[in-house]
Amino acid sequence: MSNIKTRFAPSPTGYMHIGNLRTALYSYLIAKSNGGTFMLRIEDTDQNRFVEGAMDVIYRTLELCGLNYDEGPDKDMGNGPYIQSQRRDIYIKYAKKLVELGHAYYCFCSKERLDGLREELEAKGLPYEYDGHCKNLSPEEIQKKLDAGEPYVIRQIMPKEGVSEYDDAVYGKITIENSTLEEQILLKSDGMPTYNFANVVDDHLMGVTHVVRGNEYITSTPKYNLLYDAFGWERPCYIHLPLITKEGGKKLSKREGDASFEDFYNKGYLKDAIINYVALLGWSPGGEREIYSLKELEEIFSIKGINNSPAVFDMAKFRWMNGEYIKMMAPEDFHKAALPYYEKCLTRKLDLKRISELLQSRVEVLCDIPDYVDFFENVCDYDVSMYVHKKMKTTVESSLEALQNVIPVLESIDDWQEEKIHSALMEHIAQKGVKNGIVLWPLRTALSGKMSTPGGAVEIAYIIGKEETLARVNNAVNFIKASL
RNA sequence: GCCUCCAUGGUCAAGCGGUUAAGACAUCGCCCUCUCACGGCGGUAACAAGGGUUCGAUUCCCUUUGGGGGUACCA
Repeated sequence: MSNIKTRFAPSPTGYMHIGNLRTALYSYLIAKSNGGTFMLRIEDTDQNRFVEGAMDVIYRTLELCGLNYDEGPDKDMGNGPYIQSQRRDIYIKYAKKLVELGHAYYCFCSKERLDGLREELEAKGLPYEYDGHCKNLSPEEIQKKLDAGEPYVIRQIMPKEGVSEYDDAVYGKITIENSTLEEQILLKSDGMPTYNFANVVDDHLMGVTHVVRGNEYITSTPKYNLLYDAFGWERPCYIHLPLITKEGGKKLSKREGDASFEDFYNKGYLKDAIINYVALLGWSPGGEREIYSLKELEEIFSIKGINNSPAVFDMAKFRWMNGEYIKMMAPEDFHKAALPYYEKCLTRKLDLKRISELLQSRVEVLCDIPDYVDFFENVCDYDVSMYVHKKMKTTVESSLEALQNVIPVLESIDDWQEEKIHSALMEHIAQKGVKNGIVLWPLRTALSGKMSTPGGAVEIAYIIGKEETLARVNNAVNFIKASL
């Protein structure tokens, strides 16, 4: 048993961003592949951002994906509470300790003064930086303000010279100039900590050894290290993950429906496919295989395989992978999954099981199903030119003839089964001495009105039934005649 | 602006001083075939640029260019 411990520490935003899911996944996999512990902690220190039901989204998504944590809000292993808003006193205690240690100070500057300062600097074209107004208050002054109940924050003291370095497991050595480190706020005036403080205190107190997070924290990590050092705590191993964008380097956005796990899931992407695709976005096992179950990933994942350059979320490949997972489903499972989509567009009595069989190898995303099967319900308007098929050697005229000739053949079939329809049609084709396509292409077109369909003429005829088949062929004959 | 990270085909990527520079998606062509899809076979397509280091750079270093991130009482 290794003593590696990772954590997923989302702030409850109300949805699971795909980038966050990947962070959770990698954290989980790093722990599991090393026989370590995976923990969930909720970072809800920004009270203005409270979102109803947001925690449930986190719990639900992790559970659905199989990213089971060994420790968390509902699994207290002695390091709780695991929800930061319930840890206020802890942060206050450590913030004050940091002041005593000489690494932080009270700041009584009002929001107004800070805003003024910001404007002033901006007007001069200078970047904002806290001016250290409260840094040199005497102990007496501080006590007086404290006694008077003045609101305050606690800021971290930063070195002004030199550089800070640390090793990142994926980026290697990171060097930051200390002069760029701001004297950031550790404890807000409402008594809540900022992320910058809470994550350090909690990670240490909770025994987190490997910090896995997005690379937006890469430049602020030295500030966290200074905190670890000030307390005399051991610094964790850092694993910063490159960002995921969409084509053109744009951000995945919730608004456009391409950013959240649940959007994809609701559209008919399978959770295993999502996990698999996301795992490979920024990480590579090295070989040629690309389809991996979560269990397999738990075995083979390694930090070494994490890429350090940003990755584009490729919708086309994602769809392909989802299609692979759909093809791997047991037929009955696929059928069950497809049923709700049939209900949206099919009211006729049809052999849905057969439709599922025809569909499974064609569908990439479940939500595309209606587009594939809607013609079973009705034939939409289509153009006569569809009867012209170069490879099948059909023309509008040949199609009209073929359809007219095939009507009696279809009428003569009493037992409306696929094999029967097939043999009757083939026999007819043989008799005529024409190529299959001469008859079958127009028939398929007449029955579907589509360029492509799941199944060919025979399958479609079987599924919609004899009566409907004849009705559609007759309609088609009239339609073609009218167009000539 | 300042700081910082990144850079192999359209996309994901392997590579870690000497390779015909893998593989996958997409794309194109062929085969299979009652359409499409699946499946099979094949094609097009990449080391951002310029300097070094070296017998030899995609690989190491520097510069440029391009892109990302940070610069909040958000995380």
